[in-house]
Amino acid sequence: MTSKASPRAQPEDLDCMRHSAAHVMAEAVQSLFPGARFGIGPTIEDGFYYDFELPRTLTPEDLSAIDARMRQSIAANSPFLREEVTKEAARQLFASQPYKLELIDELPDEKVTVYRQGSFTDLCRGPHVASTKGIGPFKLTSIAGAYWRGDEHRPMLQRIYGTAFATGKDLEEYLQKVEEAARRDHRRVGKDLDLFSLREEVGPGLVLWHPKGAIIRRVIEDFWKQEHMKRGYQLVYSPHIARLDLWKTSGHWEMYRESLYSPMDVEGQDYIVKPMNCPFHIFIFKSHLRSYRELPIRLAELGTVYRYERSGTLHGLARVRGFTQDDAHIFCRPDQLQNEIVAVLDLAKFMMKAFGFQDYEVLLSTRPEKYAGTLEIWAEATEALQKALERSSTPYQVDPGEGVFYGPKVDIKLKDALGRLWQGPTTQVDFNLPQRFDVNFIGEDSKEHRVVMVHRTVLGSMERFMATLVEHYGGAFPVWLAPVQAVIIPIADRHLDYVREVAGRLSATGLRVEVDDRTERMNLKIREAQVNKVPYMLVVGDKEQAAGTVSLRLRNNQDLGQKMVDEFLSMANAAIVARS
RNA sequence: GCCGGCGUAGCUCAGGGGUAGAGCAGCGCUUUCGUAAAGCGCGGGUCGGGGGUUCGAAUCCCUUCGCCGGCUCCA
Repeated sequence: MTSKASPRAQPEDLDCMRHSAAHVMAEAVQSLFPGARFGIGPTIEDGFYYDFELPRTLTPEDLSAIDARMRQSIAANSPFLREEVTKEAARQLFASQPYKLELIDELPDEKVTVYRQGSFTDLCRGPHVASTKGIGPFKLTSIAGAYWRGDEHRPMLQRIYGTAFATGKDLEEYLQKVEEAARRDHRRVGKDLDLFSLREEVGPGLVLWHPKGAIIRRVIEDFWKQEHMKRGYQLVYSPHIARLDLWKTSGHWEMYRESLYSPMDVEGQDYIVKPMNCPFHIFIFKSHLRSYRELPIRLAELGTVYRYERSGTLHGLARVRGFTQDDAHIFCRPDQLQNEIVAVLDLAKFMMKAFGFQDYEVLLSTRPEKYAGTLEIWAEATEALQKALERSSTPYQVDPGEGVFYGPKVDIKLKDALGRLWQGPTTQVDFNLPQRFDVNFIGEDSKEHRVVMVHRTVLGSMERFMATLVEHYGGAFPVWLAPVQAVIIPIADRHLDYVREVAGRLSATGLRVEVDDRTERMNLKIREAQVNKVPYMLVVGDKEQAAGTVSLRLRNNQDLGQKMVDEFLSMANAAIVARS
């Protein structure tokens, strides 16, 4: 597997080295905190961590002490020694380490391996680097609480995160990538570009969309609606509150009560704010008898829902308590399911491409332990999803047991410009609601048949999708989405009349244009347009006014020189049509 | 929700038991300018809220709300 000729570190070598770094970190913690108890210390995508139970909580200063102690160990160049021992011997070795004892009990073989380096011994499968000098440049990055074995009912340990690389250059590159991600953070960009805000006075997880953010959202929504109409969806609207009984029928009151807001009393009846749109679409479907000839019926809505999310889970626009789903429900016959899924996948891919996402991962989640419906119906639907994925030649992975209780699903995760994954389109087959609400159609045999229902979103929610887009583009939206597409910058006040005339011509075609008519210097105006990531800057002075042109500057610093107004317009329109 | 950190002007942040500062933004005046920040001046904060300790609290303690990093959760 490992090629001897290759000078480059293999990924598995990196992993092994990071794992060794975790051990060295544990050794440092042990020497600084003699009473420490040890959890686990695995490698993760960008580094490693180790969980500890310590007599006191760690401070950032501890991190530098641990770091210093680690450097000593590495300089000492102690070998990593592997030893195979019986479980019984291991139990004695780790007699004062309850977490290790728990791990030992769960290991299948009678023999277990331990690794020693310096003064530290750990239960570990390995492998490790030969000696501590094999550990490359590292950095301890953060301290956090983490439940033992990820179980919130078990003790919370202190976790130290770190990362290590083969070379200092790799480490530096990684740290720069982290910085770049921070620069693109949608919470920061959203503030800088005046797109949205969240305020304590309003409430956590409740979003205020500012005019510029609202423009982007409107462009997305208009595009979304057009595309859905083209593809045979019908747009509907539904109320924001409904009788509690509705949610008892749907099962949400029972299954997801934790996520629902408390009922309010309206003339003696309990109502709740909606956590989902599906029951409403079901009633639209059920508003009259449906013939098999009418199916499939596809009802779509940008539906705003409210769900209680635990306070620690909220995150900018990516995790909120009130959000607008780009929701749709497809009611179809079982024999139509596969085609419908193919169409949904096609729409999802179309949307992803439109918004500049080239790469994505597709996951098929199958039947979990607790499920509604019968085994046969699950098998049938899972097969329909599978066949649809194959027919649309979509490479996918199976995520066994990760389906929702009411049906299997296909999730698409988007890869953004920095290679990070975001939850994207999702398609779920539902066996539960058609039964609970008795959703039927009249078949060719003039008998009632149960409908097959598909829930799907292609963007997720407007809020989360906005967060994804902001970080993907780093705020430099393509022209069709940019809240301000062009800023016209007069060099002196005497150019204002001409500038306004140009602005009028441009906005008449629908271009979003602003005139920067402040009594400021052109340099400042250019700088601000640049900072605001406006795609086109049109500088206008004596020359332009005389020639009836504008001087075009792009946000990538390119100066394209003078253009006739029409010439600029067709350029801008071409970019908009191409959604670039 | 849990562990830890942090809340000082619109924003970014300094200060820290004796009564609050900077830069940017804002406002006013001057400047009318050729591709990333003109100059001068002015205004602005119950130091997140509540309670306590103290002669005195932005500063120390408690509590509460919010944010951040994780964990857990995410129909």
